[in-house]
Amino acid sequence: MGRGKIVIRRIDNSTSRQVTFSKRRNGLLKKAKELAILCDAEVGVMIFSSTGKLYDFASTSMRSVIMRFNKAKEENQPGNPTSEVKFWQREAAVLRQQLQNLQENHRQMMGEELSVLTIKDLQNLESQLEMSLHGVRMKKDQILMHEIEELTRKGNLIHQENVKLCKKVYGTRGVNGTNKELFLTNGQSMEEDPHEPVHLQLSQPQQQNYETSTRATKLGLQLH
Amino acid sequence: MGRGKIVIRRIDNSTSRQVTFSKRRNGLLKKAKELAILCDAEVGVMIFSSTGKLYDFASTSMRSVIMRFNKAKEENQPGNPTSEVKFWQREAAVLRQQLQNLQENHRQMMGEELSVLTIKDLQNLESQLEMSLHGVRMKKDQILMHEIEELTRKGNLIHQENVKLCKKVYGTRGVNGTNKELFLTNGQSMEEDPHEPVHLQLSQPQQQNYETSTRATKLGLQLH
DNA sequence: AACTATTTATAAGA
DNA sequence: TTCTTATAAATAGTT
Repeated sequence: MGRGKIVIRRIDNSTSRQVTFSKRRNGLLKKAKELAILCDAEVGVMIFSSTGKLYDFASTSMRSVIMRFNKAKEENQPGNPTSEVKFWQREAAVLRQQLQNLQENHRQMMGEELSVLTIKDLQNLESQLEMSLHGVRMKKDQILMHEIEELTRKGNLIHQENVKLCKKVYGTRGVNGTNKELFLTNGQSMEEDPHEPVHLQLSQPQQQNYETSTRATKLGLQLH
Repeated sequence: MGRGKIVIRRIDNSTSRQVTFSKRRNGLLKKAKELAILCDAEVGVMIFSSTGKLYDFASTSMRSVIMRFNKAKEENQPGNPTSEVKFWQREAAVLRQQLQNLQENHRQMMGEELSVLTIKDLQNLESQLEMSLHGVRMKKDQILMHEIEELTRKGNLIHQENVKLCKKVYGTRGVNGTNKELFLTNGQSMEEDPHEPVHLQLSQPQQQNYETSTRATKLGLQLH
């Protein structure tokens, strides 16, 4: 329900994932409230963003909802300390295993630990790397092209400005003077002009996430 | 969103309240699923109908969601042995963070989520992928070369064996008979020889780890 | 359970 | 984040 149809799969772009999260989270909470009121139901909703922030709604109280849930499921109380410890232990174990799997995979994608792979594995890995490389190059070229366009545009603006200024400064003294070449060069002399009117600078695309800049060194993860 | 606008207040008519409950309940659960998938969020929804029936959804498990909720609310009962729980919670948090970092990195190595990267990042990624690709190809070639060597060696062995056998069978009847060409061909006729003495088979190098064969599909990791 | 006229949610773009 | 708007999706009332 928007400008375009979307498929339900993780949104890659982090910004639009965040925006969508914000919108849909509100939508979900609103709907939960409406359902509770319209239909006289007891409703509880808990949402954790990917950054770990909690958003929740309970028509009565979450405590009540959870108690009722536990009762309905005939499970042990989540407040039970023993089971809680066990839960977190299991959680940690699962996460550790996932991390280990992913780490092995990552090493292989980095061209390490290849000895354990079969020819088939290596072929799959090779074509995956080729695809990734292709994608990365596309993206890079795209950004560079965009930057060139920007620069060209700004350069033209500066040039126009320059022409105007030259006309103002020298135009009254006669057009066919000694300054004619100033109108044509758009090069080195530019930076030395103290009257440069347009602020020329690269439009640093996506500088927001600092972490990934240190991608090569950051991932020294350790399993405990 | 229907034939007419409604105000959000308890629906008096019991039948239409029931019908609306059924429709909106499904809607809410669907939306919860979509939010979890689209935005990589952990979502839990619990709904009790006015008749007391439970309907629920959890993107991971309700247990996990409730645990996380309790942790976020930090409203643990005073007097429970929290230190152990806290230890494991911290452990899980650290692991989750590491997994998330590695996952982001992995996605980028798979050519996804490139929008957040700067030109510099992309260049680093590109050269990393090139290096990996080079390493993988080296390894693959190495294995293939080795296999070819093996095959050649075994082929030669077979051929020698064959020559010996031929000599035994036909050698006494005269060397310059009609079977001369058998000594020279080392091709298709080979496999049809029922007396083939050397066991010819590929030396499947490193077949031990099964997991990595399913590398493309295995890594559907989820963060709880 | 279907249908469908409307309302509502929201994707995309500023 | 918030606004706008075109469009997709949900659903209220009806059959």
